[in-house]
Amino acid sequence: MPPPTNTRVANSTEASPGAGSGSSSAAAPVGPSFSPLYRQIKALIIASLQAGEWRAGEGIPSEVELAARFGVSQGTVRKAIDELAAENLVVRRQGKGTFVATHAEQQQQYRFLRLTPDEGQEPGLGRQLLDCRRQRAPAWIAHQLNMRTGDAMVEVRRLLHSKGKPVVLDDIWLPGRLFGGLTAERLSQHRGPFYGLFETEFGVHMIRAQERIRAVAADAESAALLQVEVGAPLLGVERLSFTYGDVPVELRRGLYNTSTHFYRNDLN
Amino acid sequence: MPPPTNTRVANSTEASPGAGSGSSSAAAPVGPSFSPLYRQIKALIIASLQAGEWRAGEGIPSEVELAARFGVSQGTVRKAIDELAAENLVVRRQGKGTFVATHAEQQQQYRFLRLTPDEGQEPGLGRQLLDCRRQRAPAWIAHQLNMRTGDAMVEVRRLLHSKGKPVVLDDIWLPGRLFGGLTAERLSQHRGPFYGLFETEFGVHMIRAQERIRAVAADAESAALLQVEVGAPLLGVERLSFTYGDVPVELRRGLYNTSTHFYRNDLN
DNA sequence: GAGTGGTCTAGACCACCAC
DNA sequence: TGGTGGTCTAGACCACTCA
Repeated sequence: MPPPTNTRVANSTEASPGAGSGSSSAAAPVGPSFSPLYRQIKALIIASLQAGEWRAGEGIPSEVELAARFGVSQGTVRKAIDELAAENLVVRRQGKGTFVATHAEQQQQYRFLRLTPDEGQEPGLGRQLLDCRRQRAPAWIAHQLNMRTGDAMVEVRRLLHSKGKPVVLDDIWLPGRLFGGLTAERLSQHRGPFYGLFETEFGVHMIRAQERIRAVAADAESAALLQVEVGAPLLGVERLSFTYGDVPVELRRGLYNTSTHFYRNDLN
Repeated sequence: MPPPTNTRVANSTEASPGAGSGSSSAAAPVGPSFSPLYRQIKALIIASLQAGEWRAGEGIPSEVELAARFGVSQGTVRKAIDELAAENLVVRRQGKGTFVATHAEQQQQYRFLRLTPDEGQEPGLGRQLLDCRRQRAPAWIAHQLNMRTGDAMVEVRRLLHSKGKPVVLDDIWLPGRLFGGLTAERLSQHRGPFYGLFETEFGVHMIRAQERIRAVAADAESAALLQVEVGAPLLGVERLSFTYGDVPVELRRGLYNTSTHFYRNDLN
């Protein structure tokens, strides 16, 4: 059976990777930057994700449907989606379909927060908004967020409490161009983690993040807010979060009081 | 085509999972603990790995060979190996074969060490062995290493230096039964990371680990060793490492001076 | 019962490597 | 040139979900 006549994916160097059945595609040497069909399909799906073709919580087309759309076999689409699922961009549910990963509805945890109490289960951290203002980005922030110094930026400061005691002091910086109507009221009214709000209100999905962790001594201000002594050791966590396409969209600086909690990490 | 007559994998509940081609396997309801064929294959391969059937650096049988041995299709073996590769138990190399993952020869980094210098590349950390002795395990260590209090245990203390300055102070505890001939001489003579020695000399592979991180203040002893002031903030990293079958085989307590380095973590 | 993802198979061809 | 992993296809059946 010859390959169907349709919109087939073209490789950057006009290569037609090892296709099975048909007698199509004779030679075509492989260029320097070759990527297999399923990766191209994956990139197309990501593009649709990014473009918001399918909204947050609910499903993307079925595998057969996507296979037909892209003119490939279901197996190829499957492998593409496998990778997307492995990267948490998408969630598969047998018998139901494949869904755009969301961190809005699920009241689980704070997406990237790796803090665990020494004893018992975390009953959910309380949030306390301290500040939210629009600023001009200083150089060191602008640089990390792919902005220019002086660009518009939203600055948020908040506390997280566990059993009434402050545990985390967060400073958050966001590009102004992406978070237009973000105000203190908007933030304080919202229930659930910020990342949920970012998805539903601003269409910004946090895909991955990288953190830099140090031990620091509490200064006067943070000591007061976290109710510890000046000079007490705190975990300083600097987090840079990315959306689709490895675009940085959030910078955080957190100070964690690790006297009753610890930062957990699994290494493979 | 009926399935080949051979040593076929049997599921725990006598279930014959969705096989394709043949007209074999009529009903067979699925039991409570069902696992697909490729996972059973994976388990068999892990068993061989654990048994040391194939030694560290070099290859395991080819996919076709394994498929024949287990009486399944190459695709099923492939999927099993895919997972093993994803878990870093095994490394695939196109055109060459699949190899048991090793952390001995590769003089890369320290397997699980997530420490990065603020500037430049790490030129390799210098090691300084401070102590190595056999002890009886106290309760809190025995508990984490699946031992009984008072069991034999090897205790190691060492420093890691960067550019001549101490950065990491590690205390390491190992079950005595697994590390029989481990002595200070053996450790100091060895080149490269401990985990390499553990593999080649004792056949112990570290597969994964979990860390608990806190900010702590330097006490007198660690301050002296790390050349910082008493009370200086340090990163306290407690690491429990596991071999095949989630068996804990090493406990570490590290103190990191994060004034010129940071702990990096990637979140997905 | 229809639809969706999950598993398994068989066979084709490609890219890489070593001899 | 032959072997190994890598990609792609086509088709079968299974398990799960929901109307």
